[in-house]
Amino acid sequence: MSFEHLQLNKQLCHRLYIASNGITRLYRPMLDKLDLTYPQYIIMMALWEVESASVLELQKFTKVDAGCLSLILKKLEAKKFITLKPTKEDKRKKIVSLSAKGTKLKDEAQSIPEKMVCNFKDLDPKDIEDLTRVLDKINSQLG
Amino acid sequence: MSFEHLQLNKQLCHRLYIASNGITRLYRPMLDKLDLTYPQYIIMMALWEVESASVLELQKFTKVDAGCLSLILKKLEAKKFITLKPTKEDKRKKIVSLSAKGTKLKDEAQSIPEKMVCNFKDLDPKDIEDLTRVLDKINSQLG
DNA sequence: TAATTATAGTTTGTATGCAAACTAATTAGA
DNA sequence: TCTAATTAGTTTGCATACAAACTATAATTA
Repeated sequence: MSFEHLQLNKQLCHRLYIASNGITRLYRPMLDKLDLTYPQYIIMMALWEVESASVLELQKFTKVDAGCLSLILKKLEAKKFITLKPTKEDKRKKIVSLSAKGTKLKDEAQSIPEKMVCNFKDLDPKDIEDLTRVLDKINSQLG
Repeated sequence: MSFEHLQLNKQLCHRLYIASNGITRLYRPMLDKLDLTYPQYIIMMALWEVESASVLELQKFTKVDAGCLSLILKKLEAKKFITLKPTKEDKRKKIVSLSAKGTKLKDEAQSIPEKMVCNFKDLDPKDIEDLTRVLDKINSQLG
């Protein structure tokens, strides 16, 4: 039939949408203990890796939308996990840095990836590899 | 190093999150013409397939969150794409049905899947197959 | 150097996403 | 059959997601 492409079970995008939302939901109980949401966790992971960065650098690294990032940074700052300081060279630019509290949070977060893996025991290494490869292809198209 | 699992480039979930959001963003210009958002489009696709269903059936089929579905249905009803009727057997249950306008919208939507595919020309059939397989595995764990 | 353009971030408005509380109707159970 | 437990769906509150408009500063250029 001519409409078969509109069938929901043919929709890769729907599968992605369900998987992404579902996994974010799985993170919630673990992240609640750290007082982080999943997008906030992404930003913190980025900072745990680079220590400090401008808002724009952070946006490019995490690929989180700029407007959204603004609000997330404001909340992370309110929770004292990060600091935001304008630079002297360029007053438009702001440097996001980890606070001591934010740095410490990394210890508590360390066990999260391992716990997440436990939720997907039936994924074998090839699955992970395939998924990573194809998602990287897709995301490079989206960039 | 002991924190390597927290590196962003190791995070499958982050890749999923970026891909899902990015693809939803790609849909927007096409769906704008139909006066639909992506989640609304999911519901419409489900209805184009089954014609009518209860809210609960729709929720199970699309896996869209129940509370969210309520609001989406309200909006689709306001746009006259669907109707909502309580059943007589069980007054709690409501039947969601396509209106004539909603049925007609399917014609305009027909070209969307094809257009979306054009955005990912470097994905070969094996990529699609792999991605589908692994996402189905993941989603069956999340169910 | 005054006017233009570009850049870094923020704000705003609409639409989810989701947990939790809630309403109304149905079914189970003592 | 009266009450307790379920079930179908809605509402609420908070946190994104995202386009678009906006602010402030810097870089270009006529």
